[in-house]
Formats: sequence, C-alpha cells, structure tokens
Amino acid sequence: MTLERTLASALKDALQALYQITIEPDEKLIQPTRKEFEGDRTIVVFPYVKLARKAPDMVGKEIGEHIHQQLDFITGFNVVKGYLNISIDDAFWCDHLAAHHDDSRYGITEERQEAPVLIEYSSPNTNKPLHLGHVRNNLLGLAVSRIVSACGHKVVQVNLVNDRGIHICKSMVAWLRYGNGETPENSGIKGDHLVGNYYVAFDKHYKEEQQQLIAQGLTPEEAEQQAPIMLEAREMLRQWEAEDPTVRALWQQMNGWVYEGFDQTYNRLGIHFDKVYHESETYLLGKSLVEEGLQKGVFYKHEDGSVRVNLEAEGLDEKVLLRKDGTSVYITQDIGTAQLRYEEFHPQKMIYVVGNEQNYHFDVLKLVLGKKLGLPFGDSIYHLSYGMVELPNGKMKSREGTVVDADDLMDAMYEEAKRSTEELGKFQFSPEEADKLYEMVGLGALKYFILKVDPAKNMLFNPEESIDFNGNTGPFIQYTHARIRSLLRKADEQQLGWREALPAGMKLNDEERILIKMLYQYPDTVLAAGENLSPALIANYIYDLAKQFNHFYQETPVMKETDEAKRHLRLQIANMTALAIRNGMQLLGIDVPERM
RNA sequence: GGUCUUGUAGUUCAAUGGAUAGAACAAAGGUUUCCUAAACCUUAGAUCUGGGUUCGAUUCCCAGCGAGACUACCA
Repeated sequence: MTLERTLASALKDALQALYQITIEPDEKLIQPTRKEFEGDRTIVVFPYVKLARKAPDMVGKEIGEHIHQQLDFITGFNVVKGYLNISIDDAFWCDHLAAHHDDSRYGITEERQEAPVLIEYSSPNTNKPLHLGHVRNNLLGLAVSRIVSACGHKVVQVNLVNDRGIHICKSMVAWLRYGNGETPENSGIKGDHLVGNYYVAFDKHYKEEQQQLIAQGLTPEEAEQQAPIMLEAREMLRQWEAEDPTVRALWQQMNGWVYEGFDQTYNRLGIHFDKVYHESETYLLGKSLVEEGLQKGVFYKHEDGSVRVNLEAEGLDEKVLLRKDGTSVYITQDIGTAQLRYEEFHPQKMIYVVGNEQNYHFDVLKLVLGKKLGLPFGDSIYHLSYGMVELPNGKMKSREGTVVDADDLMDAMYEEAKRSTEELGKFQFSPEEADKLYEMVGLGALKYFILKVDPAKNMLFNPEESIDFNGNTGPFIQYTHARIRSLLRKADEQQLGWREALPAGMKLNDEERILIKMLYQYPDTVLAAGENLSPALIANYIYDLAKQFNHFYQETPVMKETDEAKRHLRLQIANMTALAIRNGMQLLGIDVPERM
C-alpha cells in the first residue's frame, strides 16, 4: 500500500468521523510538500471545506488531528492557508531505503500475463537515409517501448517499411541512368546513403528536363507530367506491379543496400524490432474490409466508381478508400495491417508513433475501424503523435538541402563527446573503452535532448548550440552516475560494509530526507510515464534527482562522515540514486558509464 | 474556409485545477579538508490578449491574435 493510498484512506475515515461526509478522496490532492514548508505530504483540504461548513484552516486542523491519531508514522502536522502539511516519521523513509537501496530492478514492474501492447515506429521509406525527424520517431518509439515494458506490459515492437512506390522507382531509374554500376561495396558508401544519392540525382535531372520542356514551349504542368525521367519512373512502377523479374531484381538489390544501412543506424540507436512488415507485402490488404463496409452500407460507391466513406457527421471530410480502378490507397493498407496485427497478436493496445502531419489520417482510420466497421480493435488504436524538429533557419527540407542526416548527426555527437572528454583528460582509457564512452556520451546527449521535450510539441534543434554537456543534459546525468559509482567503488575498496542493514531509529537530515523522498517517487514516475506515454516525465525526473544528489554531496560529508551508521546510510542513498538513474536512463534508451 | 496541434524569462525546456510559475543556457559574482570542477552556491529575468467556470486557472471553456500541420484516387 502506497503512502498516498494510506493517507487517502485515513482522510476518508476522518471526513466520515468528523463531518459525516462520505466521499472517496482524490489521491491527486495528496502531494509532496513543497520544500519551503515543513512536512512531507500535503493534503489540499479546499474540496472538503464547503461540505464541512467550516473555515479551511479549521478543517485542516481537525483532519490533521484525526489522522495524526490514526496513523502512527505521522509525527506531526501544520496547516497553512488550507494546506494540511503532514510530517512523516524518518523510520518510514529509512524502511523504504532499507528495502530498496540495492534493488537493481528498482522501479521495474514484473511482466504480467496479459495481452501485449503493440508499438509501431520508425516506418522509414527505402529511398533515402534517416534524418533528424526519423531520429525523434525512433527514440520516442524505443523509449515508449521500454517504459511500457517497465510498467509490466508485454511489448511487441514492429516496423512497417515502405519499400515500394514511385519514390523507390525514382532512385532505381536514376541509378540505371547514372550509376555506372556503383554499389556500396565498390564505392564504400553506406547503402541507404547511396540509394538516397540517386533519389537526389533523380530530382535534379527531373528539374533540368522540366526546364528544357518549358523552354520548348510546354506549360509547367505539362513539363512536370511529360519529363522523360518521370515517365520512366512511372513505367518502372507499372513493371514492378506487373512483377517484371528484371525490375524486381533491381528493386531487391537496392532495397537490400538500404536495409544494410538502416540496420547499422538502428544498431547504433539501440533499436531492434520484434517484427518488420514490408508494404510490398501488405499494400493489397484491407480491400476485403472495405468491401464488407460497402455491404453493410457504412461506405458507398461514388458515381465515378471509387469507394468512399463520408465522415462529415464526425466533422471530417469524405475520404476515398478504394480508387475508381479498384486499387488501394494508403488508408486501405492501414485498415488491413491493423486487422492483420490484431489477428496475429491480439494486442490490448496498438500504439502508432507517427508524426503529427498524420493526425487527420489517424482520426479517419480510428473512425473507419471503430465507429464505421465496428471492429473490436478500432478503439485500441492510439496515435502517439509528435511534433516536427525545426532547425534555427526553419524547417528541414530535403530539396533545399537543410536536412540533418541521422548518421552524420551521430558522428558529430561522437566527435563532440570525444573532444570534450579528451580536453578534460580525466582518465586513461584503452582505445576500446574510449570509443565506447564517446559513443555513450555523444548519443546520450542526443537522445536526452530529444526525449526531454513533450512529444506533442514542435522542437528546435540547433546543431551548434543546443547540444550542451552541462545543465539539463544527458552527459550531466551520466557524469553524476559515474561519480557516484566512483564513490561506491572507493567505499568497497575500503571494505566499509555499507550494504549491511542500518540500525533502527536513525534520524535523517534534510538533505538525506529530500533524496529518499525523491527516490520514493521514482516507481510512480515510471508508471505515470507509462500511462501518459511520456519519456519526458522520466527525463526531467532523473535530471532533478541527479541535480539533487550533486547538491546533497556538496552539503553533506559521506566518506568523511565519522559516524559509521550515518556514513553507511549516505552510501546506501548514493547507491540507490545511481540505480534509479541507471534504470531511468535505460528506459530512455541511454546507457550510463561507470567512469567518464 | 474547415479540422487538429501549439503560444511560459533574451534562448531552449518544466509545471496530474493548488501555496511565492520551476530548471538550464547565455550574463555577473563566489566556492576546491569526502567521489571526478562535465560540480556546487548567489544575483537578475516570463504565463500572447480579453472574457467565463472555480475557494483557487499557465492548466478547463469561449472569442481574438501569433506559429505550425493537415484538408491527394501520394505514402
């Protein structure tokens, strides 16, 4: 039973006994006391004032007295302007520390036997390498997967790769025209970048051809349609759909290069998927469900022959579900893949990590599956929508060359970590150790920077300035962890035996109590993050914790403490802090070093 | 036009309807008798505007202004 629940229960009894009010008190109105007031937990009594027909201070005082008598771990209380501040016995906090100070799985709920939570993320196109926007997607997906898993749910991570379509054909056409047989092997270029280069080449030549046609007197629209390179790409798409063996072989080869490149990038980010779907295998799905809807009369056949759904009553538009030639559109496939996944995993929830430009699409998808088709998984779909990553000079636009490439970015972070670590020159690392550390710190900075922001918001990324290693950053937290570990190593070298049980009845100073109270909150923070699918909640919590520890260490002697029990207490607090930091960072997909 | 998201210090981010709106960066000054100064402390600085609901609003509702996305028989 948590502290909050115990207090809520006592509060309920008090309201009943004092005022004959029978209500279930809101646990949210029992919160940690702000540090400028005396006490550990605060009950907001305003909601009961009207019912009790007394002044707030009076109500606070009476409730305080009542629960003070009921609960023996309460040592006192005070009332300030309708806020009932309750002081909790140090023994309570010491018990918590004793129970968890060496708990390596602190804050992790054991997996329950229940239907899994399915999380789709990444979902790249195979015509170009990943960029900063994909990085936000991937990091969010990874972090959310780990957080949901730490909340006791089985998680299935899936990726839906868009491996077909006109954009891939563009790369293929350009490679055939201008490639001269270039491959990742003979050029040393990472596969996804190589294919991306030809996508860019396509665009360049396409523009040139358009200019020529316009010079010959065509309108811009005609030029766009009739440029030979575009006609070639269209023809190639047609051949692909007709399963032309030559086209399919080239398609397989170039996609293969891309996958090799993506795998490297995923590995570096710490990502792996339980299941990878390919659009080339799923793009025809969903037709039968659309037919079913047509039979049921929830969809209708437009006069031009396309199948549509009218969502005007729901505040949206009319949407096409099948083209007039009977072929699928994007949403047809999403209808089909949702069903496929439902049948495959029977998930309790399907989370789609997709950018906010698709908010409308997911509104439609949910309505079509749930309200229109009445499918059981319609309501289990959750679109985890995230904002764009903007650069100081505006948005990322591939055409204007203002894209930040994911691999380049990670390289730059590595170099920056290397530079500043070498500058400080604290330890002699072996080359392998150093390499691991720079990667850990560089990627830690990047991951933390992105994950500390609320997903719903657009965020600004300044490559030069925004990756700092001080302040509210990944490296600051990693550094704090490394220092605590260093402290504990020293304590172990000196064989201090600090892990042994502490004597009963220890008194805590303010610094100690603040830290234990923060540590007490950690499991609840993880659960809240899982509930809200918000890595930012954990990120900001760990930062506060790390900061608080630094302050604590500054103010309070640890190794120099002469009272053995006190010293052990403080080392136990340090150890538990390191564990919470490590576990929390792991939920964000960030590793923490033993020394840095 | 319609739908959705968003607006907090100079800047980047916080704040389940609760007390005096927190941090960090940038600026100024200070601190090394415990681990590793990538640290710690001090100072200065903000809720877009106007209504409403409430004991209480950065938070919820309405209107306006600003920013962004979507509103394809593309994916």
